[in-house]
Amino acid sequence: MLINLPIDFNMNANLGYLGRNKNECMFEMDNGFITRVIDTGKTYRLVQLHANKHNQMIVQFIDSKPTKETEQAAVVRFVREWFDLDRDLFPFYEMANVDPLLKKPVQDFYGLRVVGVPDLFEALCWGVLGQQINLAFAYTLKRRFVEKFGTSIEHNSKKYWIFPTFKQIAKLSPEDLTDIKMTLKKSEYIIGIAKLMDNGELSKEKLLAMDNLKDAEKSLIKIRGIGPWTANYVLMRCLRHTSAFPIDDVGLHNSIKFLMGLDRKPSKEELLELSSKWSGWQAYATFYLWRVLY
DNA sequence: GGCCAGGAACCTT
DNA sequence: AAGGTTCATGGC
Repeated sequence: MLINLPIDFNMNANLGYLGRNKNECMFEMDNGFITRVIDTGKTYRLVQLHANKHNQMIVQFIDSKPTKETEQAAVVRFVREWFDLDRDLFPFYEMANVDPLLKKPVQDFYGLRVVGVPDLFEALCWGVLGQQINLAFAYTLKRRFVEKFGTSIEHNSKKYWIFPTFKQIAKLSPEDLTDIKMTLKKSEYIIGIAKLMDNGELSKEKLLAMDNLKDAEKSLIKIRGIGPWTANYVLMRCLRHTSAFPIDDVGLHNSIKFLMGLDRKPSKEELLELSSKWSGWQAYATFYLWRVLY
């Protein structure tokens, strides 16, 4: 399958983001090829993708199973969503090119998209896992969680993991998670979220139906374990609100500190002032600023 | 070895 | 509503 990429899409910029941590367990990267499992709705299929020289993404099933058209369509949909291919970034670049803080990052990483986490449960778990610990440890926790509770597809004696489903996790008790060294609180949060999704109170469809960002944010923050940071992180990476803004993010603070040569992190007032021109594109601004450090 | 990490809940004022 | 404390492990 071929997907025509936007003219301002740069595969290497996106690969750079995806390859930033060697401990990533949800996909494999090798020489520009990404291999991962994609949920087609009814089946899990092992897929490999890479970009060719004609600005196209080539998507191939590599598990040698018969493929239905519905699966092809689902995979293409996933890839489009994963890399935010249907977004017109012209207004963002127009704004960022004259923004003192964003100017250099958008030059250095031009063509980068907000790489998504299309699965809501995965996005929420990744958000909760990442709270108040360093990113390297967060990746370790995610790997342990996935390898203990997820399933996998084997290919060439390698395992390609499928993120644990909320249905599986909803059945667990917090103690089941403590031996992977995640805190009891986080275990409670993740199981609580899984239960809300399992009983249908929380779903991607419901959140997407709230066209107002603030409504979706409020409904997420009501959930135990989800605060302003996690809510906006998920709105940014899963629900794809370009104006979601995890303003409390330490990585964002450190990036700004670095770019401005400060000897301290920016204050809340400074953050609001610096981001005042980013309206509508806070998520993209944040993502590019993260790339400066990670 | 000590500081701090892609925060949030929970407890005091 | 604000402000301080606790969670808790591990990277650097």
